[in-house]
Amino acid sequence: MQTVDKAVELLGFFSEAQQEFGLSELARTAGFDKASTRRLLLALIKHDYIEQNPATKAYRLGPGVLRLARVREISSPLISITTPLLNELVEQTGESAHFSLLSGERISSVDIVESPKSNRINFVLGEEGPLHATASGIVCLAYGGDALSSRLLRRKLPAYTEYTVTEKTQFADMLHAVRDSGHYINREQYEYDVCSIAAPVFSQTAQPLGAMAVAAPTSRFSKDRQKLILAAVTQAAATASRAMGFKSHTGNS
Amino acid sequence: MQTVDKAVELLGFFSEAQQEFGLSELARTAGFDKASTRRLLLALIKHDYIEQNPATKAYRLGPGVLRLARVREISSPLISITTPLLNELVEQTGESAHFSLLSGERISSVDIVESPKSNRINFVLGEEGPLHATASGIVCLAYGGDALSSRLLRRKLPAYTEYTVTEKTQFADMLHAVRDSGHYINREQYEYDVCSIAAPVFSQTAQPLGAMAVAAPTSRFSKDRQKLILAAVTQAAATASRAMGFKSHTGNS
DNA sequence: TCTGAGTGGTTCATTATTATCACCACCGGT
DNA sequence: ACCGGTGGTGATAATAATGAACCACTCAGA
Repeated sequence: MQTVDKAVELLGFFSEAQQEFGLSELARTAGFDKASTRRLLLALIKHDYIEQNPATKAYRLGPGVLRLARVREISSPLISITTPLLNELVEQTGESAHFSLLSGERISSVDIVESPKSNRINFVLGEEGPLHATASGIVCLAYGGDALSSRLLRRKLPAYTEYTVTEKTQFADMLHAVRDSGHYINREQYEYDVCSIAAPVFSQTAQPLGAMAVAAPTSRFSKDRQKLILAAVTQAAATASRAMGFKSHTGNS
Repeated sequence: MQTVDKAVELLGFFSEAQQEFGLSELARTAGFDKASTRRLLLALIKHDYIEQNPATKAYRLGPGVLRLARVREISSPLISITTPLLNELVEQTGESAHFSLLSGERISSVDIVESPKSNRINFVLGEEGPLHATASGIVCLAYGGDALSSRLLRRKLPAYTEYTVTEKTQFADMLHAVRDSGHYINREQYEYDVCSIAAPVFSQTAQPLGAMAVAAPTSRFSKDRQKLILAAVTQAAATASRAMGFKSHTGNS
């Protein structure tokens, strides 16, 4: 079903940052032929998962996706659980908080609550990030099983800043440390002046669904504040996991 | 792209009423081969639009759909507009209100606010209904263009109650009346003891996106209450259309 | 314990599909 | 007029999907 693969892959390119694509533009970013891309889009349009702006001829996500999300959210609530937890995190820490979903070999933010401070970290909803350079990605990777991490480590890890960990044995040690501590502290490994602390959120099946994280500018990332943020984030993530139906086997009965 | 068609068609079967499908069950309802169905599902699973319950082996919508809906809702808000309007409708009328999306030749509810009364009409989120027997469907059909209505009228229209309009010329007259009045009043044409009033919601491109509707038991559907409900529904739908960026050409400049 | 009917899942030869390239019409600047 | 960029289209070569038959398993009933 490579054809289906390609079609749903197209959906993945749309994000808050880029909500519309021209035909050629989308074909280029996806690496598909223009004619094929159009046929794929037509199939998606037929079911309202994509719609075309009749003025600009650009393609964007269609209203059909709303129905799917509503049904999913009823069958297993996620956003309705994370949003209040994120609000609480922002209140406790004063920093922007977000929940990201592990999706294949990428991670994408689906729920964001921003800090009221004027100097804050801003996230882009729906934007995908690399697993190996974000705090959320690293905690997912640590609990995501050998298959996922070894698949990722097979390729050369790109460095985004001078602090990005790309060396494989160092990376493996890091994942061990995450599994021991249950969290990860990212200090400017993806973007300069952005530090964040993430903790994993597990599903009923004990697989990492995603991660909750709080991000702060380096100037507000003192030892004391790290301690505060860490405590808040790990507690919020644990609460979320519990709400998802995850039963911890290490916790007190 | 019949393959993509089939894959996304599978997504359409999931609703609040049926959130999970076994493999054989889904293949049967879709009319596909079991092997093909599984391959399609695997492609969707790869991108987290479907996930498999590891205990029961049943398939359900995956977390990936949440991301899509969030991005869509940012690029053009819909649910966040309809929900407060529906709340207002319930407050004004005391009856259940819902917003449904026109999707192909079916209509499906994506936003529901239920009446506080114990005897109320209950809707199933994400459930698809026929265009020709529901108030929401009929108003969409009236404004959906000749192509849509003639395609639908080509087939024999199934009757759900003795009041369902299935005769083609009568149906055409009905659509004309809707276009004149801007609404439709359904009296037990889909389900006995359920009456509803719907008004269309238009997009920027003046196409019917869907409809807002209020539904009541026949016992609470007096002439006076119809008048009250009608006024509230048409106003709410007009407000929604305006929020979608629709510019009415019949209204006051 | 045997049987049958139902699961979910897999395989591979047959078959129908899709990819690709070249093309068209159009638009906005040179 | 031209160029480089759109969006969109169609025929054929190359590729992918299909589905009957199959396996392993579970459950219910005799």
